[in-house]
Amino acid sequence: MPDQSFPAYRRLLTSSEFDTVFKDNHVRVSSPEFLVLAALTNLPASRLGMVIGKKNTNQANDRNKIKRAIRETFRKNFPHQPSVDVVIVSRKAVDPEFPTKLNTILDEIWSKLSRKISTKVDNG
RNA sequence: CGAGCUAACUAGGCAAUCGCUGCUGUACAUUUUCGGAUGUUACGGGAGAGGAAAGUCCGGGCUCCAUAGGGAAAGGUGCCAGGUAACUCCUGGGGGGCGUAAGCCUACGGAAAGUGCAGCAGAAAAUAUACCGCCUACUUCGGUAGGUAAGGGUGAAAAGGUGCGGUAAGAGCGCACCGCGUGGACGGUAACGUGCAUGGCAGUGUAAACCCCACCGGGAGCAAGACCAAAUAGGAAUCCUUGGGUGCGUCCCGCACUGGAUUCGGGUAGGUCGCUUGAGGUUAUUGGUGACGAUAGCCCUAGAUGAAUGAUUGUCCACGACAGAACCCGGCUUAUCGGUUGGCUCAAAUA
Repeated sequence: MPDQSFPAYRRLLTSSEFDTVFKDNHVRVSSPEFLVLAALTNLPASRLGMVIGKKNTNQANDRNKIKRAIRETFRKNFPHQPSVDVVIVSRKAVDPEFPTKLNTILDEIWSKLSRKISTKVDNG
């Protein structure tokens, strides 16, 4: 069983940290619901940052639902190593009304991302 | 029991596991001016969204800026009295409207200061005027002249309304009641009400159109603002050095370049505070019709900042709506699946 806790050192905290991921990302995964950018780091654990725009999700309540789903699936399933900084951006097709569907989408995205990262690491 | 009005309350429950953010206890580590402080640490304990947290529409606290005093403008408010920190809010009362009623709605100052606007219809929308009609006189029997504003027609609205008298037909021409104006009386703090006298009667509506009157009225907002502070630019002071330092060079000479240290100041990234004890809740007594106030006791109930308050599973039921704090309060408005309780009205039934 992996460590499922999610303290502050596993999150992106400042806007400069977000900017580096947007600038120097090595791996991308995209779907109609989300866009994921990842940058390799030398930290002890992978870190997550979320961008849930008001443009696509109008109500604060719905934004909270999306964030919670992302956070839960990330902390439960995403590996610490190889460590990466991840930024996930929500898109228009995201629908917080069906939480189980949202969770399966996110699980697929995370497994796809970790596969891509491991091939990237193997190739150097 | 049915239909309805109204005032409140509530906002899925329980269990297990995995998480998040403050607070707190112990241990540990670091640091120390030995008071303590700090923490990517460990293990405990306890707390963790709303009735609207929303819209940001009003009002206030708080903060900074501006400001001698006064006036004006923009803007706002608009029956009266009270409540309040304050209000466009609330309470009580008055007028008007709706409803059988409980009750609900009401932007409810001024159109006898001025300006603007009012489509169509209609003869005419206010300086007046007369299409049909009614009446009188004349008549060549087609009408003509005059009187009239009752009736018809148009319109949201036609110079008070209804009835009786009156008249050639009519008309406040006269009278009664209602409405309106004026005067004084009584009741009420007042808005206003009641009744009396008097005038035959001013004149359409619109002031969430301009306007007039009365009252209120500086601006920006917690990304307010205060503090700490790597970096970096250009500075200030003090001390040291002008026989110095740095570079080239093995060294000298020589050539090129130009200070150094400390402190202050500055303020970016970042951090800390502001940040939750408050016009606070709650209980009792008490003043008040009430909003609300007074006194005493008790309680402390989110404080995040890339932004927590959740996820999964099981189970029960009425199968869970609208929706997420962001400096804090008081309101208003809007959204909302349901459930519970109190009071009242109408109808029916029983007695």
